[in-house]
Amino acid sequence: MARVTIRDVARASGRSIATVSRVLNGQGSASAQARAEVEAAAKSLGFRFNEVGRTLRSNRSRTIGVIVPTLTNPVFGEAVDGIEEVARTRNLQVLLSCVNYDPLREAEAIAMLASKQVGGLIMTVSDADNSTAVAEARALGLPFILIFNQPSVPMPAVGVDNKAAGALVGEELIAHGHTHVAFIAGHFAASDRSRQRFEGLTDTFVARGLPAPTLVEVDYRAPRHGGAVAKLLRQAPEVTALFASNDMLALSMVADLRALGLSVPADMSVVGFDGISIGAMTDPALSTVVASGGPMGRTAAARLADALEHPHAKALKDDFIRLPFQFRPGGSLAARAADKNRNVRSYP
Amino acid sequence: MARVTIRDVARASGRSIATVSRVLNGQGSASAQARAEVEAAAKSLGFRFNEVGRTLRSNRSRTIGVIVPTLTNPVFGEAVDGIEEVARTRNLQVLLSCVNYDPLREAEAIAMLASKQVGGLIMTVSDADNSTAVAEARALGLPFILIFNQPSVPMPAVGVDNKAAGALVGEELIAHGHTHVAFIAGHFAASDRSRQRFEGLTDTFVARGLPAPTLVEVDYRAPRHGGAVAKLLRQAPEVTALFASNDMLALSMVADLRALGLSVPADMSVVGFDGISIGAMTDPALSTVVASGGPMGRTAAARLADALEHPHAKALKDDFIRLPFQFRPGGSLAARAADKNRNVRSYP
DNA sequence: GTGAAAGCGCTAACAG
DNA sequence: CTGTTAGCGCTTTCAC
Repeated sequence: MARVTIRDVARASGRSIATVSRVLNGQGSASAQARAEVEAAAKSLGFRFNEVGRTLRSNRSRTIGVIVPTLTNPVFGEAVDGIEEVARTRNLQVLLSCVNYDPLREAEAIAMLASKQVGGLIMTVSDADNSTAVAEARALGLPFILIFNQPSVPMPAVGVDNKAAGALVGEELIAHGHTHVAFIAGHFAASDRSRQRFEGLTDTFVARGLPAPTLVEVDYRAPRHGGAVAKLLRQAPEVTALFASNDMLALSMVADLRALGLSVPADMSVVGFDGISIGAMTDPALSTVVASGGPMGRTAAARLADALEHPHAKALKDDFIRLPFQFRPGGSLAARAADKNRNVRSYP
Repeated sequence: MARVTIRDVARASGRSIATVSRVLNGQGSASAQARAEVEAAAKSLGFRFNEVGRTLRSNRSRTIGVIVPTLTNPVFGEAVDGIEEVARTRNLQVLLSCVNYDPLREAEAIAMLASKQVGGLIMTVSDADNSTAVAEARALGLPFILIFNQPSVPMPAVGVDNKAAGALVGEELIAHGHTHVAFIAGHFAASDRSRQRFEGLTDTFVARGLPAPTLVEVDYRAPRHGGAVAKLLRQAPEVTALFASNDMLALSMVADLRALGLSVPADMSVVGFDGISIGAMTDPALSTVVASGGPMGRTAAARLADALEHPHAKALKDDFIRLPFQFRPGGSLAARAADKNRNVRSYP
């Protein structure tokens, strides 16, 4: 119960603390015999390094901080799972903070994590270009890498080209005959990537001479958005398809539409973003852009781990690692019917 | 960039390190003037305690370890979100480990977390009654509290009465006319609670003189289980309802059935467990038992935080905190039709 | 009320 | 190859 320290191992093996440290760290030199004796003693005593002492002394901890908005949305769960996966193989631990899309809490989290001496940070912030959190990480000299975010100023980040992905959705929508669509999102202040997707979508529509998509901002923390949907149907009855800025939101749109008596895709098409696994299980299966959290998390973690191992040589590059994305067809996007607005118009 | 230490504050305020420590910790006595000067200096220098030094010295860290199987299943994401939420108000940080339902990794995780000097543990293990992880936590004298698990030996845990919940599902199934049902689960070795739910279900059926439910164990790590479903339909065509041990599995069952040309609930009813929010958005909405992760996480975290604050007085009680659960009706469970097996029998 | 001093467990020069 | 030494940043007696 009282933890065994390096000192105990030294005593038990009849060696000095320094020798034990060297042997157990595999650094510096030690005779084969010393090595054997120390290892035997350590094993028999069940010795494990106290990482706190180690960190304090060496000023490098085997811990990384991870900041995400929430784990309620599986896309972030997948990302953290991915981070964890490679962290484990790199002998790193994850100190987690969920900040609920709140920039204030992002900054607080950084301060907390820094005080615990994390070696680096993997985070998703609300708005990378104007992030206090990013500024703070920089000020503290803490290596960091963003996931999901796509900053316009160069900084370490891994994600997809959100604008291009939004544009791709635009193409798909248009290819299915939709000329009047709406983009559903949380507040842009809480999600830069959401805004980028909207820009891509809009560019495509405008380039084709089609009307710019309607923007509908909803409370991203609410589970359902029936009111917003009803309002949209009333104010823009010509809309035949919705592009939601993430799959969770898309799924809730489908449910909200159903609750209003509309069916997807017969009365309204819906496209999501992220490619969470559940989206492939629903009926209709969610048409979406696959830009999964797992790969982002794994890539970012590997990158950060590299940087931590070679503190000088391999600093994190200020560049955006562009992961591929792809459109995953599903049943929620269908061709617009000629009389598509029938139901919409009759909605009270 | 070079972090400011307590020593810097001492120098700047013309006081000793000891005084600074007392003032900033609000412990011991200090004159009003000393207090003011130290606080001013600390603020102007932007001082923050180095938690590592603090932990090493005082041997109590403001960090708790959290071990969950995965964050891919939103029920655990909700739990961790909940833990995070109260951890934040209690000034605690979360060191996370995802162990993918692997008891070996559970034990490894504990060792890792212990070496980082976490003050306590919140975890979900595969099998609480035979858990190396639990034994290890005990051996290390590390306060812990389980979530989701329902151990039969008294130990700190918070969850629902799984057997009673399983029995409730049995009642619902029977009330809907289902006499032949199957229970779908990952391997029981990976989930004690899953086994308990099955026991409750079975007890209810047997008590009513109905045939014991068929047990179908699937690979819980696979996203889909079409093969297992097809096999079940072939071997037990009389089955008219499935009870899946968690919502994710239930959702995949619905999708798998659909892929096989069967519809839910017309051809087969499906009931889940957990009450993840997505289950309420699908069509049909998932009939399930609401036993959410959020409340479990929050309750466990509050409990552990209390224990950490009063290390002696308020040790964690070896008891099971029973949270309420409830059946949430949805469209996936319907009355068994007279000719219910029609489609099933015609399945190739 | 306040400061000096002794470490917590460990690493990293530095001698030998 | 190996031991001694000096701390990392902080808390906590213990004197004054």
